Amino acid sequence: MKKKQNIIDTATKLFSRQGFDGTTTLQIAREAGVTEPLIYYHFEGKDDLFTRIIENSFNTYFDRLKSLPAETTTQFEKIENLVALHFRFVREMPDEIYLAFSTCPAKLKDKSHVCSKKLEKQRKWLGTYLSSCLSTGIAGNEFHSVQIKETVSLLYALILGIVRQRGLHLNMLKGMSGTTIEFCRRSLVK
Amino acid sequence: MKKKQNIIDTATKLFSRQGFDGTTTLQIAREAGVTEPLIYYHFEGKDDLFTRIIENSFNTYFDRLKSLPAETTTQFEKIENLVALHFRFVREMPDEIYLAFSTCPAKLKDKSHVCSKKLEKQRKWLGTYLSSCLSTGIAGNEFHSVQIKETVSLLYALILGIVRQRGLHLNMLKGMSGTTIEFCRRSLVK
Amino acid sequence: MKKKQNIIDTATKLFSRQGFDGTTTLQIAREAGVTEPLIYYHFEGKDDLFTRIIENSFNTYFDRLKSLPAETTTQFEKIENLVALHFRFVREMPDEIYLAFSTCPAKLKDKSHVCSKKLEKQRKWLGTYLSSCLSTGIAGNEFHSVQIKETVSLLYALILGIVRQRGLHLNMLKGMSGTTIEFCRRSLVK
Amino acid sequence: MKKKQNIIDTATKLFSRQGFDGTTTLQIAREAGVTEPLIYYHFEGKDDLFTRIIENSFNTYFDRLKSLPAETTTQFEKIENLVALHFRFVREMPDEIYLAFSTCPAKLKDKSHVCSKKLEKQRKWLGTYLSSCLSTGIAGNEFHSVQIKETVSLLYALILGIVRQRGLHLNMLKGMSGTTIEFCRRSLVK
DNA sequence: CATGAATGAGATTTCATTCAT
DNA sequence: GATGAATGAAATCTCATTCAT
Repeated sequence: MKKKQNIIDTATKLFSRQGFDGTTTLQIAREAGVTEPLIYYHFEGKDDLFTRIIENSFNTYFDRLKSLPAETTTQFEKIENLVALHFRFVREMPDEIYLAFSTCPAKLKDKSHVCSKKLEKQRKWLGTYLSSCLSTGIAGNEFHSVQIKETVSLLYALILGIVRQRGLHLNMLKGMSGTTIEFCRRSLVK
Repeated sequence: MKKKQNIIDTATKLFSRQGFDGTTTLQIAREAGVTEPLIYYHFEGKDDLFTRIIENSFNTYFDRLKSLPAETTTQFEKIENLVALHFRFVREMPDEIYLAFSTCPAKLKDKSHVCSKKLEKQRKWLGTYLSSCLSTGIAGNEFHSVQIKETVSLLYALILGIVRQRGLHLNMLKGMSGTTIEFCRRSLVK
Repeated sequence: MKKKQNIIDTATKLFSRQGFDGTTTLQIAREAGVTEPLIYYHFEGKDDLFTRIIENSFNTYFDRLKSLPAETTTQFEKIENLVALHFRFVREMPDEIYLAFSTCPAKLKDKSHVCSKKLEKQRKWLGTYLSSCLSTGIAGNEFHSVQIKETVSLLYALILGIVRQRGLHLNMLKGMSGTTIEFCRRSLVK
Repeated sequence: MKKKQNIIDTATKLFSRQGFDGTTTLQIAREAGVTEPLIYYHFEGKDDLFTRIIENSFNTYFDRLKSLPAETTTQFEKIENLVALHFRFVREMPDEIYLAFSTCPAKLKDKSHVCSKKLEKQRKWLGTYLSSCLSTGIAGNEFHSVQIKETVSLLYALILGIVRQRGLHLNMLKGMSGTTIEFCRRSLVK
C-alpha cells in the first residue's frame, strides 16, 4: 500500500508541474519506483488516476474552507481568514492547491467532468462567501461601498494569482500573507 | 498566405486553451482547414510553431509595455496605466496574453528555452516597473510605506489572476478595470 | 491504395482463421507488408477494420442471395439454387463466407453491433426464403408434408456446417454440391 | 473443491461463448467467484485449464459415442442413433459439445496439440462409423447407392451445423431431432 | 487453500514528422 | 504551395503469470 501512495504523491507532483498531457505514465512509474502496470492495478487508467488526485485535492481544500470560523466580529476578519488560509495551503500543499485552481484545461471542455464540476463548486463557494462578506460589511458601514460582483472577481483573481505563482518560497510567502491582508484591509475597511 | 495565418490563429487558440501537450498537429490542421504537411512547410515543426506564437505574443505584449508613458505626475498613475493595459489586453487578445502568462509548464524546465527567457524578462520588467513606482511613491510621500518586494509580488499575482480568469466576459471586464484600480488606489495612496 | 487492400485481404484471412482475438494488428501488418500505424491511418482501429470486413463479407453475400432467380418452375429448384450458391461461395471466397457465418462470438453479446445485426438479417433472410419454399412446395403437392420450422433449422444447420468445414478442398466440394442437392431432393420431393 | 469445479464450469461456458483468446483469466476468476491465483493453484495456466476442459469434453463425447449399440437390425438405426445422440448432447451439455466441434482455431495450427489430435480423432471416428454404415447399407440394398465420401462429409456438416447453432431452445431441439432423422431416412433408405 | 500486490511481455493506439507527387 | 500515404518512436493499456504471506 506504500506503493499506491507513492504513485499518488508522484503523480500529484508531476501533474501539477507538467500538466496532465505533459506527464507520462512511465515517468510517474519510474519516479514512484514502481512498474507501469501497477498504476493500472490501482487505478483504472491515467485519467482515473488524475481524477482521483483532483478529487483529493479539492476535498482537502473544501474541508479547509468549511472549517473557517462562521462567526466573526468583523466582516473583514472573514476575508483575512480566507486569504490567510490560502497562503497556508500554498505553503503546505503547493501542488494540491495548484491543481485545485488549474485543473487540466483540456478536461474543462467537458462540463460534466469531475474537474469542471469541482472547479464550478469552488468558484461558487468563494463567490458566495465573498459576496456575503462584502454586502454585509457595506450594509454595516464597515466597508467602503464597492461594487460587489467586480470586487469578488478581483479578490478571486488575487487568490488565483497567489496560488499560481510558482517559485515563491517560504520566507517570501510568509511576508506576503500579512502584506496582502493589509493591502485588502486599506482598500475595503473604512 | 491566408492559410499560414489560419494556422497561427488556430494554434494560438488551441495552445492557450488546451496547452501545448494537449494539442495535436492534426487538430490544428483540421481546425485551420489545412493538411498537416502544410504546417511543416511553414514551420519547422510543432515546437517551432509554438515558439513563434509565444514570441509573437510576448513581443506584442512588450511593445505595449514599452509604450506606457514614462513620465506621469503621480506614481499611482503608472500603476493605473499598467493595470488598465492588462485589462485592455485581456479584452483584445485574451489567448495571446494568457500564453504570455502561462507558457507550457513542461518547457519551463529548460531555463534556456524561449519560454523561460521571455517569462523571466516579463517578470523582471514588471518587477522593476512596480518596484520603482512603489519606492518613488513612498519616498515622495504619495504612498503608504508598504513592503516593496511583497507588494510587487502581490500586484503581479493580481495581474496574473486577471489574465488567467477564463470566462469573464466583456461587460464584466470593463467594470472590473475601474474597480481594480480604485481598489489599489485606496490601498496604496495616502 | 494497394496497401489498404493488402490490409483488408490479410485481415480477412487471419480473422477467419484465427478469430478476432487471436489475431494481432502486428501480425496483420507484417503479413500485409505494411507497418502497424498504417492500419490506423486507413481504419479507426482494430474493431473498425474487423467491422468493415464483416460488412464487406455480408454485403457480397447478400448481393449473391438477391441475385437468386425469383421465379422457378419448381420449389425445389429454389433450394437447389441456394445450396449450389453456398457451395460456389465456399469455393470462391471461403474466408468471407466463413466470417459471414461465424462472426466474432464475443461481439455477438452486443445486440446492436454490426455483427449481430448482419447475422440476424442473414438468419431472417434464409428463414423466410426456406419457409416460403417449403410451404409453397407442400401446398402444391411437390414436397412431403414436413414440419416447416424444424426443416428450415435443419437446412440452415446443413449450410452452416458446409461453410464451417475447413479443410475440404476443391475436388471434394464439387462432388459434395451435387450429392447434397440429391440428398435434399430425395428427402423433400415426392 | 467446489471452487475448482466452479472454475471449470465458468471457463467452459466462457471459452465456448467467447473463444479461448476472447476470455481472460480475470474474467473466469470473477465469474467463478475466486481470485486469479487460485486458477494457478489448480491448473498450470490458462492453456492447461483449456486443455483439461477440451479433454473432458471430448472424453465425455467419446464415451457416449462408444456406448452406441454396435449391433442393430438396420444400418439406418445406426445413423438414427448417432443423430439422436448429438441432439441429446446439445440439449444436455451445449457448451461442452460446442467446444468439441469448435476448439480454438489458433491452436489447431499446431497439429500436435491436444485440440488438433482430439478433433482429428473425432473426425476419423465419425467418418469410419458413417462410411461403414453407408457401405454396408448400400451393399445390403437398404440404402440408395449414394457417393460415400461425399455423403459422409454432408452428414458431418449437418451434425456440425446442429451443434454450432446457438439460440435454439429446448422445444425446438426436441422437434428437430425427429425431423432430422426422418429427413435423412427419406434420403437414404430405399 | 487462498489472496493482494506486483510484473514482464506484448497488444493497441497516438502522434510528430516525412516522403513522393 | 499543397496533399495523401506512410512511418518510427513512444504512449496507454492488457493480460497471463508469479510472489510473499
